[in-house]
Amino acid sequence: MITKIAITDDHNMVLQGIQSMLSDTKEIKIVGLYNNGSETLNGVVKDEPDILLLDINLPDINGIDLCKALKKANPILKIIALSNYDEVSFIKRMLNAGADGYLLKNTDKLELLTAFKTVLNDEQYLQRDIEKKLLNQSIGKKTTNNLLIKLTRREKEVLEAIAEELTTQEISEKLFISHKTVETHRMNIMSKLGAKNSVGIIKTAIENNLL
Amino acid sequence: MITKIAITDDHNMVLQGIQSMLSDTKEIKIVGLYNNGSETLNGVVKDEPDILLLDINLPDINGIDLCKALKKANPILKIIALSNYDEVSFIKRMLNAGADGYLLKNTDKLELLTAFKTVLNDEQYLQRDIEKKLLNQSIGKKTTNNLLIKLTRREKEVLEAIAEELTTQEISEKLFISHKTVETHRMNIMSKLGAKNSVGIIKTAIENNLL
DNA sequence: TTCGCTCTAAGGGTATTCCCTGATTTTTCA
DNA sequence: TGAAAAATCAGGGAATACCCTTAGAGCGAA
Repeated sequence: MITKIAITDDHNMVLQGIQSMLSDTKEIKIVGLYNNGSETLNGVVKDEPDILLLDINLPDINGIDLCKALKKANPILKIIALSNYDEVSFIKRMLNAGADGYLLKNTDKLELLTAFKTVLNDEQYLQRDIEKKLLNQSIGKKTTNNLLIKLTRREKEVLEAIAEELTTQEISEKLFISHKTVETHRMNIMSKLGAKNSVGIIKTAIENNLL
Repeated sequence: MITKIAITDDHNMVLQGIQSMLSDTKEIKIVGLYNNGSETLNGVVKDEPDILLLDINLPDINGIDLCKALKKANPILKIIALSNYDEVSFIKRMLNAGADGYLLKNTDKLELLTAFKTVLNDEQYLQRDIEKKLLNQSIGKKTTNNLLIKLTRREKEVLEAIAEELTTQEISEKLFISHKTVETHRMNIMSKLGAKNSVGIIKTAIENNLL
């Protein structure tokens, strides 16, 4: 049985690279190559791949939303996220969005084939290094409180307002609450993010994609 | 005459992709493939490529420093920077560091060959889109004060200290200057970056790769 | 219904930032 | 070598951020 693969990446080099890796494997057939989100959405309907290798960083839409949309339209399609980044927050969100696997672009042919087998078997495939990272993180080994940063709805609103360079006073007016409340939220955010001041909040927030 | 090419990229897919693109071109010979900075530094001595395709985002060293080091050790070597990013600040810094060309990873075979020819001819090669961007920017079309942000050496030091979440007092102790001086620098940085406060400084600094 | 979390708010104090102005010295570079 | 840019420092005041503690109301889950 032949497995039909499609690939989405805005970098031709990567498309070419994967094609080349898989060219001498008989059980694999590449049925679609897409450069962006909209091509992918249309393409998978036409080409009916079994597995989609999906680069997360696309020009027209972010990987998380695209992954959700694809899975909604076609739950049978297996999606393996492809990324340069091994940030835990990112990975978690992709998996939550329905991705069946997560690979970094330093993958080799063997791992690619293993990943295909695994997801076709309805299991989740994570690159070795990534699995380790997720484990370490959930055990809480690292002092770098990498993730698990859970801000409440209100805290997120305050965070965004801080990022807009608003003062406490301005934020309180924007959210119709007391400036004292805003301060409390800011303090709690600082504490959750391990920041010493608002600068630290913004740094950590950006690093962890909270904005 | 055969042109000897070496490639540095930590993503095997990209290595494979470029190899595959160039495999049927007789005038090109790939003499080295490196995964990181140190391999590159050693490799180019041994393999003596004419041109190095250098990915900017490497695990062990940043592209700018590596480019400088390579050019210093071997000024004849042509270096074409390879990147996912088309941010003007980045490009400028790579070119300042001695790069002879700048390509995004969405490049195709034709452009790759054109780039080779151009740099071998002692000219600078920039990808079409990038050239446009640089032009637009220098004309000052965009209101987004995209770049031209020129911080002085000292301002950069202060900026970095701010990013470390230090207070003015702490920064002054670190740099052995008066806290008043630090404040002056901070004010000047705010003004240059168009920020309302330190949060804005950090945001803009991160956006513009000043950190 | 109790427990836990969130959101709200306040008091009161200290530390720091932000802003303006003005000035001297040092460095850079044309 | 002279002008421009950069780095240094200062005073003083208003605004804001930071910090700690306490506490009531509302809501959803155990």
